Amino acid sequence: MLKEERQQTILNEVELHNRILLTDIAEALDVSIDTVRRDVKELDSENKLRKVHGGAISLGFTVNSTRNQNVYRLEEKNIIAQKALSLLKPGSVIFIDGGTTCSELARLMPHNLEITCFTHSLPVASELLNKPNVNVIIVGGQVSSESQTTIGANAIHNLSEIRVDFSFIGTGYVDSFYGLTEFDWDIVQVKKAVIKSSKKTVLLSISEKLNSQHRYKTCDINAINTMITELNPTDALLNSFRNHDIHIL
Amino acid sequence: MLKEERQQTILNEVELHNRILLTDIAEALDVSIDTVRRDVKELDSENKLRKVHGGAISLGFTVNSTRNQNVYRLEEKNIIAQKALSLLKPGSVIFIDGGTTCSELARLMPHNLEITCFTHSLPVASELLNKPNVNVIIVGGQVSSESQTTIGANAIHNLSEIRVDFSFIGTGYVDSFYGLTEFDWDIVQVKKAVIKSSKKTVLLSISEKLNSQHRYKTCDINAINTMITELNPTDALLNSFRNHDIHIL
DNA sequence: TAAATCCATGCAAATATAGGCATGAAAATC
DNA sequence: GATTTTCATGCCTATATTTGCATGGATTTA
Repeated sequence: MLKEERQQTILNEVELHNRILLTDIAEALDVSIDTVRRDVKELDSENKLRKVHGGAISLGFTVNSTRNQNVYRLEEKNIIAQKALSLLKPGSVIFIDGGTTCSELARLMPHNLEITCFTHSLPVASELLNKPNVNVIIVGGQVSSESQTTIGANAIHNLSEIRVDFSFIGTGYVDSFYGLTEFDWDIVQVKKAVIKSSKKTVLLSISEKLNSQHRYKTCDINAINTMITELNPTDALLNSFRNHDIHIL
Repeated sequence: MLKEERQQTILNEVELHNRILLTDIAEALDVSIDTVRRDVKELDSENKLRKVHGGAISLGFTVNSTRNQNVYRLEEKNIIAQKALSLLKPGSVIFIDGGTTCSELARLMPHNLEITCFTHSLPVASELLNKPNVNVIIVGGQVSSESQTTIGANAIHNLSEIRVDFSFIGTGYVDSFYGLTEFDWDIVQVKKAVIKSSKKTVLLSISEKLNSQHRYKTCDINAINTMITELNPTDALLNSFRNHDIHIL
């Protein structure tokens, strides 16, 4: 039996059954396991099937799992979250916004830090529930499926009744001239309420968002007390923010 | 059976049912629990599912939480949730309690049913966020890490300002004489508030909980309008509940 | 807090793999 | 046509992987 012929048979079997065992093929074609292994290895490198331990499976067989949970720019967001943590003291009362950067902050929150934390983000609340010493309070309201945060009149009203030491907020876009801007009107309203309820507002933003703007404005850049990016505070990218009265971390 | 094949099967099961038990998979695939555990662990590290104590859950349907989720008596809870769905009509305004049975109800909610749903449970809210036609409103308040629901004075006050057509509640214990009882005092207070805010109250409970009681009382059995278990309504176990004015489903 | 359940770890047996080497057949070269 | 080269193949061995089981520790549930 020719090599080509054999490999074609293997491919057919894989297509037919979605999977094969090397031992089965070896027996069926009356060749050694080693030969089949070499064939399959070759077919794998030609991307005609996928070799696995003990056999091979059809390429089309693997069903893609629902969602790729990869967080965009996780490294940068991790650095930002680390920096933000340095602002926290035991007993602080803080607010944490939605978004992946803020979720990262929640995820990295130390287990032994006793603080009270308001949030309107479900993912943030979930992360914080793992921290025994964090008192988590969710701001009630209508839940936006897109952002997984509560929004709307009720959420804004609830926010109006609190006052926290620090709020850690994210933003869609930030520019030293245009300030913080968003794509979504409802989100802007909530962020405004958050800033109004905070003694100090800390902006967490990856450098990628610097010098960009969009339709709806959350606040002027002056409304921010501290700005945290993954960059070194002396980085040239931050020059335009230095005129303002902002602490850059 | 190939390892890859097995893992693919596990993934398919998780996608299909959103939750699986390690023991079920082990039995179905005729391999040891250890093997399934190793597979699930591997799939978890590949971010294809999330491993939880005793089983695994789909990624898409959970908030970003490492907290374990209970998969105990899932079959029964599934049946109960199915029955509960039959009570819903388009336009209904309902409340869904915390607990795995209620989460199951949220998970099974049809995508095309337009309803407004209040909840104080984070997992329930997360499940409902996947349903484009469900308007989700979270009752704000302090979050109990144990139950993953909001509790306390603020939550109770927020509940006092709403009135829903149906509330679907779970309970720790239920007995035809002692009524609904709980282990936890705070939970009882919230459930009381929920019942007060509902035109009709529907109890979801697996039969295992029937004829059991605990320290704190939520309400008399008469306060319940409809009771749903996984049993056939004519089952003898339900006899003691028949004297009361309860619709047994 | 106690009982039940689940999990991580190490171990051993079975199986799979990679790479070296020998053999024989086909192909290329002289 | 004889010799050399190339290649496919099978066999062997050391190594790696997979899997079930036992154990002690961790977690969950009541």
